[in-house]
Amino acid sequence: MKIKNLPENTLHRLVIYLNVLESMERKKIESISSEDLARRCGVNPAQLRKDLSYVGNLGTKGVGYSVKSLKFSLKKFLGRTEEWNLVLGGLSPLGEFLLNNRDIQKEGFYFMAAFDTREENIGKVINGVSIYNLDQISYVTKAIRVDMAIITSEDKPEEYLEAFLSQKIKAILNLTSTPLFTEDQDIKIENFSFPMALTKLSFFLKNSR
Amino acid sequence: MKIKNLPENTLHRLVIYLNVLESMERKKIESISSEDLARRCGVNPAQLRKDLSYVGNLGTKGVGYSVKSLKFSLKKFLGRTEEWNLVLGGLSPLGEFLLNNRDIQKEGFYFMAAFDTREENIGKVINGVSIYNLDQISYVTKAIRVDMAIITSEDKPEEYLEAFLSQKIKAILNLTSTPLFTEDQDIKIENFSFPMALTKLSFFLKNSR
DNA sequence: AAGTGTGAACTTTTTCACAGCT
DNA sequence: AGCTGTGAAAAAGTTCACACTT
Repeated sequence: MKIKNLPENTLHRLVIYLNVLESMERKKIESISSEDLARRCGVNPAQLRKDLSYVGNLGTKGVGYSVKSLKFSLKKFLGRTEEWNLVLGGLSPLGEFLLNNRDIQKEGFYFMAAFDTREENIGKVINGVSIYNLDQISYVTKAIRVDMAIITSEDKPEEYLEAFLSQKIKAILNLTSTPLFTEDQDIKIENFSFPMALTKLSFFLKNSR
Repeated sequence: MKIKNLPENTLHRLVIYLNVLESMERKKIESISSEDLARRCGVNPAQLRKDLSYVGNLGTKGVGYSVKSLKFSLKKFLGRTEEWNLVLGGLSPLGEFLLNNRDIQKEGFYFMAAFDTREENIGKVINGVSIYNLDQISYVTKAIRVDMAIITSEDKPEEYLEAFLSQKIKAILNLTSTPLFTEDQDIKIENFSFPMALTKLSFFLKNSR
């Protein structure tokens, strides 16, 4: 049980464990051993136990883990018992899809506002979320707490990033095809795009024939 | 210059380098040093050079790298000079979004068919792609080459996975909230979901206050 | 008897530092 | 003179193996 900084790969795996446990709970599985859960998560059982030891002493020796309570411990540890306020950067097709998507809200992530730079989009309301001009961002951040931003504008992703960082938003999910980085260790940027994910698969296929 | 198995993190970074180079090319930057590119990619310059050494001798000592030719070498190495045939598993909102999305095709990934299990969806055509019943998959794989599958059905993701594996599809992008795994080393599964990505951010925020 | 939690051993990855090419 | 490519050193991450608890 440590409070030190978690390796990035451990964080990644903890998120996987949480989601696999949620799927097991839906299947009414009540308890599980590290061996069994590890197999379902594609990892070594010792690795799973070591990862969980960052979170706490969660199991019972000689018995295993309760699915429900392990899931709750992970959820708490990962900050997922709280609710988080999001803003969207860029009313792209993907951005519009996300605003209309219920799954993200269901998990406790709420879009509070969206930003765009094209005059014709400003003032629109999509699924209850208003679209503002990016220059007006400070008015929005004055009025509401913003925890995270999702950038989906393929056009000028850096411009959105700058605007969000200027408002002291510290967590960014960048879904454009241009990966974004910052030196600042106080800020976390996650980069993902569909073509990037598919590229890992194309490399795999190319090398397995 | 090795042909050995590439570490997963190196693959991840190579994909980032490729995308950052493409963005630099759009900005008309013609050449770059490892130090400069590394900073734009959030890595150590030695790491960047070591990563690139898996691909080949790509730079010029005392000078640096040509953006255009480094980009091309990476593209080739990652299998992105080829075209790849996709199928979709599950006509979910995200699935429908992907079928309608031009960006994925533009990168050389082509949807050839989509599958669903709900009778009312079978026979529909979305953006030129026909929806088939999942039980009929073998007819489709007999007629066309399928390289990769994208699973977006939150309902029974495992069912789609099984069907795709039974058809010897070796590369899967799973976009549902249930991570999927297989023992089989011949098969590569990439797992991603928006809530999982946001969870990494929520952990970061929870621990930075 | 069974399965967790964890130091210790091992493996892999990252960073350093410099020889060598342009 | 400057920057790459890479062995060697350092750091980090993974797996083993077993003491310990139920």
